[in-house]
Amino acid sequence: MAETESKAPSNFIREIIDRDLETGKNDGRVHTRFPPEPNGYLHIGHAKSICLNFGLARDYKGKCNLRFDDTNPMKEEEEYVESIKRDVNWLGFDWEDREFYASDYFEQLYEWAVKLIKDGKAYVDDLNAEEIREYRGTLTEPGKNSPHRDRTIEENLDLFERMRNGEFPDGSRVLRARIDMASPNINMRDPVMYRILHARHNRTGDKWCIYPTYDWAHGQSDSIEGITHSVCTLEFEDHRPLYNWFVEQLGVHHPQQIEFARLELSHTIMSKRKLLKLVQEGHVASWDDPRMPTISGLRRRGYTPKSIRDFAERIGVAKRRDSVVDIALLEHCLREDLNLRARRVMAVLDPLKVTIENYPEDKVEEFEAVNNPENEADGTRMIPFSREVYIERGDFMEDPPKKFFRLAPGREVRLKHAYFVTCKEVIKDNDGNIVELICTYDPESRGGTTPDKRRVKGTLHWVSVRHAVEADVRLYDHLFIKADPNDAPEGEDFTANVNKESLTILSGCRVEPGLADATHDDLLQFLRHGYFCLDEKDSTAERLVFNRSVGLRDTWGKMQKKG
RNA sequence: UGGGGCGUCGUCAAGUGGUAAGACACCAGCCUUUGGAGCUGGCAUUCCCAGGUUCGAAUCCUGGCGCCCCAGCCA
Repeated sequence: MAETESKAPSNFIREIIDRDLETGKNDGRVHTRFPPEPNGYLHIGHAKSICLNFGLARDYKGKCNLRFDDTNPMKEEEEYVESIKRDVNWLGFDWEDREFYASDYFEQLYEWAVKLIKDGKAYVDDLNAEEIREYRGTLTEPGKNSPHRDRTIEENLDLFERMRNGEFPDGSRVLRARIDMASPNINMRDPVMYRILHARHNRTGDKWCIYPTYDWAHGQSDSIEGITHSVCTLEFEDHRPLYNWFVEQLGVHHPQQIEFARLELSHTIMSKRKLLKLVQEGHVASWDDPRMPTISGLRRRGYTPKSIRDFAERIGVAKRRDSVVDIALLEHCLREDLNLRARRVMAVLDPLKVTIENYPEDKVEEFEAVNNPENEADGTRMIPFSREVYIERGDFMEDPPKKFFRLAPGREVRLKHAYFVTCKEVIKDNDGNIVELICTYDPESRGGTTPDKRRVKGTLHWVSVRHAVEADVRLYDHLFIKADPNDAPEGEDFTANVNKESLTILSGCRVEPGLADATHDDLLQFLRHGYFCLDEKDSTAERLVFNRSVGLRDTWGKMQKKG
């Protein structure tokens, strides 16, 4: 059973499926679906659902459909279906030929609605939205029957057909299921099945002016597609009795709805409405801003599909509602993947010139550098060295504290892959700013080791002044300053917690020459800094732009913070 | 106050009556031509609380407490 090569951990949904398989339910089939509404971009929370549904299908040798829940023409756009397809694909999942739309089933849904009317289980109501709300009752009081609840079947049939034919204005009538206005479950108090909406649908055009609601469309779409396990989020738990009621009244295939807790991540938000607000108010540049938790934002940031799938697996699936996953786990998954695969390169983000006074003026040497110590197969490359190099400004201190292992006056360090150098002199401008360091090198240390085996505490990355390529680098940090962005001061909302320093733009950075022809697909580690990728939108041949996907673990930085 | 859920380490999360997995985070040490990676060790005598059943309970029973969701012609 289920050779789960991914070794996905057990969870309550898998237990349900295991049990169903044992009892022979659904003829041993497992068929799931990912049902996004094409009204926005996908985010990491959707990724959890995608990995869950497609992962279940994969592990149980079943199938997973991609179905667009396009029942509300007022909100949905073609642009979103394209981005959703791209994102699901990018994450590594394939729905093969099973790309479906709830709108494909509008005719069938209509016929089924007619059947319910004929069975006395649905009726046309003339109450308006406000009246329906009043009649619905409250959480503690039962509702009242609509005065139109007991119309004859003939009248209902006639009215419903005329609704379809466009004889009535928007909002004037609805078709409702005839269940129980006194039900303690509000969803069962004669829920609306169809509303009149004279709106053009991006797939059915003007064919329809009545559109099914979620409750009426979703379960039946599942049924039509032969879905066995309809996995959705917790807020639909209360809808399950209704989901079941419809398929039972119709006597059609009955998928099982199972609810799990949606993903919440610390230091960010998942609500489409709030993400939209971030874009509209300019807190971020766009939906695919690398700080956004959208799939497109993560992609642009440099996240790999593999790291996201790994993350989705590690967080598990459960019903605890208020669970918030620490964003550090997502970052860990990325580092773990990139550590194994990223090419190591040298990039100096804040350059400080170093002149090696005893190195010949015009000499240029090339050193062989390992591309990835984690994977020998990635080979080596040659990097040029000369008398003038840039090092990181932060790698030098005139008056270093105790545990500072880097360069300081009189101190010797190693330039990675090259030579040991010793700081001889500090040159400052009139304002006292350090503008250059004069060092000497030890010719014996070529390659980074000396015959006398002497050791140095620090190893610095560097780049040859005359060979370096200039670049812009964007450093990203958490979008919100607080783990819970909604924890805002009185009278303010989550935008008050936006991290003003979530983006730092560095220009005049210097990177090794080989990076001139990097592409967005290159997985890079800037030595001692972190993992970076070329920005797919803004980088050009004239001006390279790199995004920091995630920093390296920084124990030195941590020590400094602690003082 | 109606209905539906959930409460196990700082954070996710296994556990399904036999004596608290794992991961992230954190701490300590080793190692290191990335203060990266890797390695080693530490990290819930206790599972929301209180009773009860049992030789034995996070798991069963009873009663509390806390948190979340539902009153769209959104999904």
